[in-house]
Amino acid sequence: MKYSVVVVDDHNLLSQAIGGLVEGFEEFSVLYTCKNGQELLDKINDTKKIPDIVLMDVNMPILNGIETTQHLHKDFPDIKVLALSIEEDEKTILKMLRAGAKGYLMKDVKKAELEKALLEVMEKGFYHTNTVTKVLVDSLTDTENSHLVLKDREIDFIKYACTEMTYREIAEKMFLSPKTVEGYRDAIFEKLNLRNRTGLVIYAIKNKIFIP
Amino acid sequence: MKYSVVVVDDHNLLSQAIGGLVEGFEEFSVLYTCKNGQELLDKINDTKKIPDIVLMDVNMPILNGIETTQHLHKDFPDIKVLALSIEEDEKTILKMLRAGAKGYLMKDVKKAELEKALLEVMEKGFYHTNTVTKVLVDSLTDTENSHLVLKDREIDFIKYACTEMTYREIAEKMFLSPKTVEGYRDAIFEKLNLRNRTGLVIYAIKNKIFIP
DNA sequence: ATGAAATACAGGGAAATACCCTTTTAGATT
DNA sequence: AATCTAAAAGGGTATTTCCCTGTATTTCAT
Repeated sequence: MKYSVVVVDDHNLLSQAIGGLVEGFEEFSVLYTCKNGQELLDKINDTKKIPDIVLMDVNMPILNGIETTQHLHKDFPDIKVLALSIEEDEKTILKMLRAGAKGYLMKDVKKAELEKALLEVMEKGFYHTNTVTKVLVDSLTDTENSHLVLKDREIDFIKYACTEMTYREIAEKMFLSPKTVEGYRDAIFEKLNLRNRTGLVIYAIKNKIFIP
Repeated sequence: MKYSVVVVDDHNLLSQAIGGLVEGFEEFSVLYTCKNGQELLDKINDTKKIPDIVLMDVNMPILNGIETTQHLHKDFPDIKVLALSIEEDEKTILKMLRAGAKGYLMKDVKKAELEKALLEVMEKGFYHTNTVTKVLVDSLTDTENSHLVLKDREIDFIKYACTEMTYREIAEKMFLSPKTVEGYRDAIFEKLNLRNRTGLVIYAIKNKIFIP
């Protein structure tokens, strides 16, 4: 039995092209394609047709690749996500991986590499190009200039955010203005793809920044 | 060496009377007295005179006994709190115990029982009258009419509250109106003495209602 | 020294939250 | 049938949060 693939991309032309490539692979066949993340989640819930692997664009309208991957990772942990993007900046790559993607390819990927990536994700669980691996390594070492790594002061803030204090009160404790504190919050939300303080608290506890 | 006691009560007459009684006990002496919780916390921080045990009134202005006990329990876990109150309703008793009080006495307590309570709290870690014990047992069994125990539906809500969903979104998931969901929230805040959703998330995780 | 960052702070506005208090609905009790 | 009760829903408001944009000041590398 072939592995089933779903292609999610708002660019019709591209998703069809990719679908075509996938159909040509020995071990894969296209289950269906979607124009954005919401469509994918809906289709999974409606038709119960669950793919083995999703080729996911990152920049899409309505529900983008990062959020979609987060949802999938949570509700369908068995579905592998392989990101396929034009973006190759560090931020996006890390966000996508953090969301649970098993690999990250540039959109100008060659046919052979796409096949190899799909296969390795299914069989080894992940596939990473040198670019991505470098980003991963950098994110650990470049503690200073990496955009996605939390700074000391941000960690301080997060600990306060894990209490019942308002931002005004946190600002007093940190000897900063409330607006600055809100700036920290926004920066962290952006880095970690969070919607609100509740998400931050859960993140902090999961990652042992705050131990309740 | 005698155990040091602090009496916290806004009623001057009463706190002096209690202080007098304590001074008469073999194993205890009064370190100081305070008119409310805030005064106690300030005095501890300013003078660093840390009592072994606090005889705490529940109804006080500025900072009441429940909140004061919560603070103490968190920042000075070694200080024992023995609640001393006229209130004997189930709600108040449970809130006080939940906040970390080691015992709960009515204000018409006899001298001998006060001494016994102080001693047992210091040596066994707790002292509970039959009234309080009954409340505790009821809180486990009377799942229906107990005011301070979380109901199934409230537990459901809490799990949702530990996500990034807004109350509106939670309402959809629970097939309720947003207003009803807010009603659950308010009821829970009241029961658990919480200020906001952040506090609820922390509570839920501490008590394994939600496992991140 | 000079432009490029990171940092601290601010304003404004829409959305969400928290805190009131009242009413409706539906079930159970007597 | 009348009554009581709990759950559900609504109304109003102040505060807080979220998100955006913009501006000095400091720090730092070239």
